[in-house]
Amino acid sequence: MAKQSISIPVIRRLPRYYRFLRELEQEDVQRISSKELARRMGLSASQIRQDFNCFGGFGQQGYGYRVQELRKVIGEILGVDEQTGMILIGAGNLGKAVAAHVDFKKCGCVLIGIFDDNPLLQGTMTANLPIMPMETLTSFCRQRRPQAAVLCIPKHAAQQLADKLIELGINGFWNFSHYDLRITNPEVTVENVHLGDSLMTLSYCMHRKKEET
Amino acid sequence: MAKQSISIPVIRRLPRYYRFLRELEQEDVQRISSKELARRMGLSASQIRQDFNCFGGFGQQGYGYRVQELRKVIGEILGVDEQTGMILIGAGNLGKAVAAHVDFKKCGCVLIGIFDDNPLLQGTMTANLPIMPMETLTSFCRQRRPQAAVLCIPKHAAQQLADKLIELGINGFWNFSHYDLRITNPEVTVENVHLGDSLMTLSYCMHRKKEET
DNA sequence: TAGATTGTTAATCGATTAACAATC
DNA sequence: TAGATTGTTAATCGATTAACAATC
Repeated sequence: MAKQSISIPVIRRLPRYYRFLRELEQEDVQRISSKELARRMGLSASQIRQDFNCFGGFGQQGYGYRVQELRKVIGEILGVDEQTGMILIGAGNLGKAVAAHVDFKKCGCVLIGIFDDNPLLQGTMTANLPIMPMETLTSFCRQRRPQAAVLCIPKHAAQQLADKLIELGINGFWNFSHYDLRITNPEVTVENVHLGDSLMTLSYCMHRKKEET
Repeated sequence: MAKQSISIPVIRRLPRYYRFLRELEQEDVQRISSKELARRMGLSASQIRQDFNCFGGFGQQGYGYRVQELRKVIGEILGVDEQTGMILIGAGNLGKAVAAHVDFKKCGCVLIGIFDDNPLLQGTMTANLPIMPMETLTSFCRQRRPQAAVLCIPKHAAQQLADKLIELGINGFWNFSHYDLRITNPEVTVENVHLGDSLMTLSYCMHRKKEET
């Protein structure tokens, strides 16, 4: 479908387009022009048209874009209708919250297993799944073949576990540990989430503004 | 201190520099060259030198950068030694996890109050703080003057609450609701965290790679 | 047809990379 | 001094914006 490799900035904007289009759809908006969408999203109309045209033109000259159709196409590009099997490792505060709070389905994923090495947690339920002991990880992966893993573990454990999981067939990591995984295997995708970095950035920007005064 | 306005990409890289320098410090590394740091971080040496020079040169020709000194300077720029008062609204799964899991201190912030409108939660402790009823929010802000707010609330409530909080003197939002706040006030900083967007991006990149095969 | 808005090319802007003189 | 590595300028690259012909 794609003419050529899509640039990272464009890819990162896609989920946001998807969200806005879904909202428009819920508001029963049928069509939208790049100009109006730009106004709502705080982007330029030009950029929006450029972005959409990475995937082939599905607008209509003189009319704009059909909201529902466009939402579907972007959803397909993002793969929100897939069912990528995922496991989550580390069911502490954060792990549990991610399992319970994130809508995996909406993102084309299904959480099929949660693991933790704390015996006190094992057997308890989170997001409709029992927390399982780490010893069962290998056999679970061999049987169920999850494709991606959410890592909510301390940073010292992250790299080693990631290497092991790759051997077990995992090729995507959603990494919440305070550690940047470095994976050499080009087949493997890593999405690092650093909440601390995000908070620091907020903190920096706030001070910046105060000083300017 | 800054010569001119620092670009967003540079600012976003600062917390990551800080993390890596802290790790080097813990490994008792005294000095590091841009070349070696680049290798470790997966950046170019050129970029690192450019970035650091936004804030004035604190390297030493022929020698490199003193790890501890550089870490301190970047920490100061980021304001990690400040004590920005923050409140958290919405003590559900995610709110509690953020309160308990994120190291606010390390980011120059202090969490001083948690609020939720669910009576069942009120009074229970999270991150050493009692969860307080929303009715007390106004008086709390008037007394304690928090500067920023973490929003862990449903999207339909986000915009209205944000407006109210701005009136109460809040000028920074760390926003976890599935909604992009649009704030017109230029004094107010918003850092949107969209975990779903991040997961969708991972999902997209994984499929992309599989198709290429 | 006239008006609106896209798709697409060209121009601009900014960020990254390369190069090298300065200097420790 | 010679070697290493920065700070900084220039060159390149890529992303965003502007412009406009195509067309609904």
